[in-house]
Amino acid sequence: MSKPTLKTLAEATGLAQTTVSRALKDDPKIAIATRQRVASAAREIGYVPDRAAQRLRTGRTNVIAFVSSPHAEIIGFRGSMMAGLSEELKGTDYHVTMTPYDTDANPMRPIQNIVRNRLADGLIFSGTQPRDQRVDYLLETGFPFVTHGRTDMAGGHAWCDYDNGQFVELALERLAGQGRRTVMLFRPAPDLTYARHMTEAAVRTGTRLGLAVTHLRSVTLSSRANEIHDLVVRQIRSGCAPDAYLCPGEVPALAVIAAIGDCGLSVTDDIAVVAKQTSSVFDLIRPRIDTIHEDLHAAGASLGRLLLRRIAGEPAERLQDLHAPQERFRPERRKAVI
Amino acid sequence: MSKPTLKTLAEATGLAQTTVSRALKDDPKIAIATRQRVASAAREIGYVPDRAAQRLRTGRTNVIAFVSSPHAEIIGFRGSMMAGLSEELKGTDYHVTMTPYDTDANPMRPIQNIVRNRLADGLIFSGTQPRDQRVDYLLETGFPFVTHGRTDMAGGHAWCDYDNGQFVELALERLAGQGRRTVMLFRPAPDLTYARHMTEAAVRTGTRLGLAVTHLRSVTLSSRANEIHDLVVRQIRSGCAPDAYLCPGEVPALAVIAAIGDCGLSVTDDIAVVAKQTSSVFDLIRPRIDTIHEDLHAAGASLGRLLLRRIAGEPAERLQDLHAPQERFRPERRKAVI
DNA sequence: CAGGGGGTTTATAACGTTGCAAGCCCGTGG
DNA sequence: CCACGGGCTTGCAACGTTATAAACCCCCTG
Repeated sequence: MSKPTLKTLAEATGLAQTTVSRALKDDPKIAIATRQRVASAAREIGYVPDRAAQRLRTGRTNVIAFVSSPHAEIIGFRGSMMAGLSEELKGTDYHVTMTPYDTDANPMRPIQNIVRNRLADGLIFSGTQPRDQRVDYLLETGFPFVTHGRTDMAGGHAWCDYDNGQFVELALERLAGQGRRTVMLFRPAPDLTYARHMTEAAVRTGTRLGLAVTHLRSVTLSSRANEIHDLVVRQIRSGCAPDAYLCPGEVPALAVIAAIGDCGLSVTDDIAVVAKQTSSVFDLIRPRIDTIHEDLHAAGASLGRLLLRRIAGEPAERLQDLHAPQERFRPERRKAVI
Repeated sequence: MSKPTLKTLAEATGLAQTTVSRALKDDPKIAIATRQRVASAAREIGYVPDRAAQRLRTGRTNVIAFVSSPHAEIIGFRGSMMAGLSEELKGTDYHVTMTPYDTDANPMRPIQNIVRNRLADGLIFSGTQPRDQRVDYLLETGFPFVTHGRTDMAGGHAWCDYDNGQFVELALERLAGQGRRTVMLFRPAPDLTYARHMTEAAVRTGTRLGLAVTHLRSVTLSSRANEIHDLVVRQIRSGCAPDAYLCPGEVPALAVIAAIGDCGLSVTDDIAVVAKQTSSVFDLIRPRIDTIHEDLHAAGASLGRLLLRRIAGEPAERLQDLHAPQERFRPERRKAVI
């Protein structure tokens, strides 16, 4: 007994292959009685269409590719986005593949590979830069995609982003309200678009509130945790530490908290820490710190929704989501997995 | 200009399609001069074989499916394994797809789907149970797979596992050496195979060393972090807390550390905590605790290696890896990503 | 010079699906 | 009675690849 195909089903029902195929697609040209007959025969016989054949014939893959760095992360970033994405896609017959890329090599490689081999119907990636060659390439080839993060050509493509400018503004307002005067902001790697958003907001809001906001070129959110830790220790020891650290990343925040404690100071009394929170990890960290939430689960869902609409042909101009920071953490609806 | 195919290449070189196809595969039946001619023509013209067509014709997909729960994780488990896996597969022309599954639904579903639709050439999954229906099904259908974790039929299929028994033994030896007398062990959900490994080792080693090792049915490693936290607080408040907690999971360990601190006790002086460490997060947690490492990156690589050999036809009996616990943490060779 | 036999190349036929154009049947209107 | 059209069904071809078997060519041997 080999796998049932359209042919099997055609023989079983006494219809032509073409009729069976169209009946299964609920084509209104096929009589309703026939459609039902075919459907029940298919169920009984256990027919499932062959994806490879459909793909060869139609050129559609029913696959969404999520391209991301293969780095091991201490705290799940991709995980939450994938969860939101796959939840959003449930019910459609798209499924996600995660394509890790080699950071040593050209970040274009996996994308070119996907486009040229038609490995997917649409593409999602993050870590966008103002002038992003991946975006250029995809626009040129007309391949559907959504970025997580904006670019200089954000008017022309679909994206979903977190309002990192507002995040910084909100955080600085809180710190100013607590009477802090000097704040050090850890910025993302300078080539990323949102480094700019954060810097602009920091300058603007700092001026408005009379806060001295500093940052470093040499140490960023992409730096190793121990570099961040050691930097903070040095600053405290040399007496030039700020009143507060603003950490838009969980791992850097943990490093800063550890460093402050290691110097014998208190996070609540001496130096404040405000973090961007993307998981519930800070519920388990003592001392508790102030956080502003970014909902990556929602971002994943949003990316999926936008991409489906883009694939369906909607113009990219309308497919743009800016997510606002949330004051309180909205936990996952399910149990944590260890 | 449409996409180049074998036909294009055949016309360009003046050879037959078949010849071109076989030349590209380095078939020794084709003259070396011809092979080289075809290869350079292919490079020049930018030919890439159509995956869908190859797949339809041969039935092979060049895809490895990694099936896992779509839960958002606080600390990356899948991430590290995926990193190891994809690093291992680099150079081969296999690529990984991560298939999330719906925990509400039957865990068999995604696997049946993959097998029946031939969505991959091989399968990896974890969370194995002693009598695992996924294993039964895959053995029955003859589909290549490797499990992360063992089953009762571990002699008959390929697997990679961490020696959780030895982990417990090692941890208890350390605690006994520090003079601890009572230990509470958090066990995994009871349906998982390694719950048994841990329990057996706990009983055996506890007896040998004269330690009282307890555990609970109601609270496991899969419990929510706050349940674990609250349990520990209750135990301490009611005066029935053990000398030490053994936490084979990072999130539970963080919960326990937080709970001990919240009760005003010290992790180093009053109650010891030994954790299983799978990331570098404990470098950033104060107070520092004692850990034993599980290298998930290596596990991912191992799973990939085993699966490739299984797909190549090697008998499953020889494809079994048991990883020993490591005393010291081996950090990733790359920068951390936030 | 016929008969083999390597070493190469080729024609043909699938794999399972769907788009296209055409077909059949029956009822209605001229 | 014929033409037309609507409702439904069908045959054919193609997507790009590879397995199979057959063909070709040239040289060597008897």
